[in-house]
Amino acid sequence: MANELTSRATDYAQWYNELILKGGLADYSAVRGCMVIKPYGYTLWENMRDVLDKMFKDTGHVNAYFPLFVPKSFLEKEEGHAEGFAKECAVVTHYRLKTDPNNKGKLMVDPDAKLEEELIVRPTSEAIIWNAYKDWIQSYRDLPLLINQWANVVRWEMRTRLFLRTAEFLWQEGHTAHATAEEAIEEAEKMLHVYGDFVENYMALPVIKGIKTPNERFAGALETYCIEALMQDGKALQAGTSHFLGQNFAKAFDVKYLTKENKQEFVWATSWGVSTRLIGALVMAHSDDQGLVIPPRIAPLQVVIVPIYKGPEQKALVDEKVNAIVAGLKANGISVKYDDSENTRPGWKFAEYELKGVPVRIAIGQKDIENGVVEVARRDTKEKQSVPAADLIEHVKFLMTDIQQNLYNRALAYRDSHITEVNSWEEFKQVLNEKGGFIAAHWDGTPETEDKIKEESKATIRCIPLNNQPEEGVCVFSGKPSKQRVLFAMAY
RNA sequence: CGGGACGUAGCGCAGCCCGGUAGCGCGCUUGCAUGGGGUGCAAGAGGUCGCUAGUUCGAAUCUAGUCGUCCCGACCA
Repeated sequence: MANELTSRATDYAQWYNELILKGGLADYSAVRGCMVIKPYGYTLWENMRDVLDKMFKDTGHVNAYFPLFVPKSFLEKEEGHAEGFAKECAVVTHYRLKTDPNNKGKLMVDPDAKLEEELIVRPTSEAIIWNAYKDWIQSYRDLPLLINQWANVVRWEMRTRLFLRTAEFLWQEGHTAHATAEEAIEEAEKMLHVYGDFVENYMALPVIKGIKTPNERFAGALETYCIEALMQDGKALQAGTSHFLGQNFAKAFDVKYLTKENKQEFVWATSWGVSTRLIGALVMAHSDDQGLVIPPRIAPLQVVIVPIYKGPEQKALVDEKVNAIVAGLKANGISVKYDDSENTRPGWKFAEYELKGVPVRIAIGQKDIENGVVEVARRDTKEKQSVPAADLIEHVKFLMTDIQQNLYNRALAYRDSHITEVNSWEEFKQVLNEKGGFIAAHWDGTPETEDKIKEESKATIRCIPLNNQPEEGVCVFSGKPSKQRVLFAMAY
């Protein structure tokens, strides 16, 4: 057993890391906190990106690209924004190296090449984008401006974790400008629903849509909407955010437009983003002790075929059958790999593709050909069954939707059984420590109480759900009156 | 930024206490057999022991320093 995995029960964090590394999604790099996304992981990201990109375009957005560097003075302009990101910025101070005269063969920063103004490697692009929008927006006719960017950003995190929090990560950031507050709010909510649809329908991961408390808001936002998902260890993970930025950035960058009535008004803004962190969510939500489990709709590889044979004659026979299957699956838009490599045997391949989370595995050998069947194994339940060769394509098509649905149902059942209503502080701490998951509890609405709860329990308010029902009650911590329950959890 | 580990072959590790020509497993190469759940046998290739300085006839091993990475916490997508 070359690839024995740590089980979830033994060490959840280590299990997660091993899955990423051994499953071939990513690797540590030579740069602290930065990872190499390997082809298998990058294909997964491409699949996710392609779906999202289409969803953005279907809702009227277009893509553009803005600079990697943000002049320091731009970042300063929106105060809350600057404060939020200042502590984790990579800063470019020089533009040239030279050979070190005192240390042969070594390079040094050329002190004569100091930049007049430091450039910040973007931690997010509001500043550089709003500086551009200033010139793009003159009239109400220029609005709304609906732009998305696919990019990398850098946040110099103190502690990093593969996919969940890396110093550099890939994401998309939408930045829109609107004539009215109502329209901007509508946009922020619309994109939250796009994210929710994507995560639920493609990643098979149920989410709770809600708004953040002021404490947890994005730096510079008036309202932050979020989707929250629950991982198998009972911790919550923020899977995406959408912000109503008010006129903060318009005022900071002096972006005004003329109304029909010929009056100058500041524009209203939103921004929204999801990142490669979603891959971390995917891994933690569905995978098991045998390896990754990837939903068919975004899987880098949907079907793998393993031949079983003795000698070249049988191989030729199997090849012939497999080639027809491969053509049939491809014709139906299903990605498939025929792994007839000689260097590993069938058993090894079975284990390997389970580790990589390929949704469906087909094995075909002499016995199957004689019986007119193929062996089909599904990754989610690990069930194996013999399927008549004639029905194979239809059966695989069925499995693609059935596995997708099963993964969603499984995650939903887990999530729903881990939302616990509590009515006292004792109960709160007990559920948090013994069961985990979301805790629905009354909160008095003050940041002070929120902070104290966090201090004492390490739980944070993940969100105030959008579909919340009003309910009279008293805060579990302070005993003060409350009008609704909010969701607490330990979070990534 | 606090705490804890670790840097020796592509990967995982032993050797270090007690200094004396660098080893094991996996992987890799070649061949033969094998092939329905991580294959067996045989022969090979592969390492400035993180870096620097010191002690010593001699350092992977002792001393000092330094760099880096990972894990756990606080902060964050």
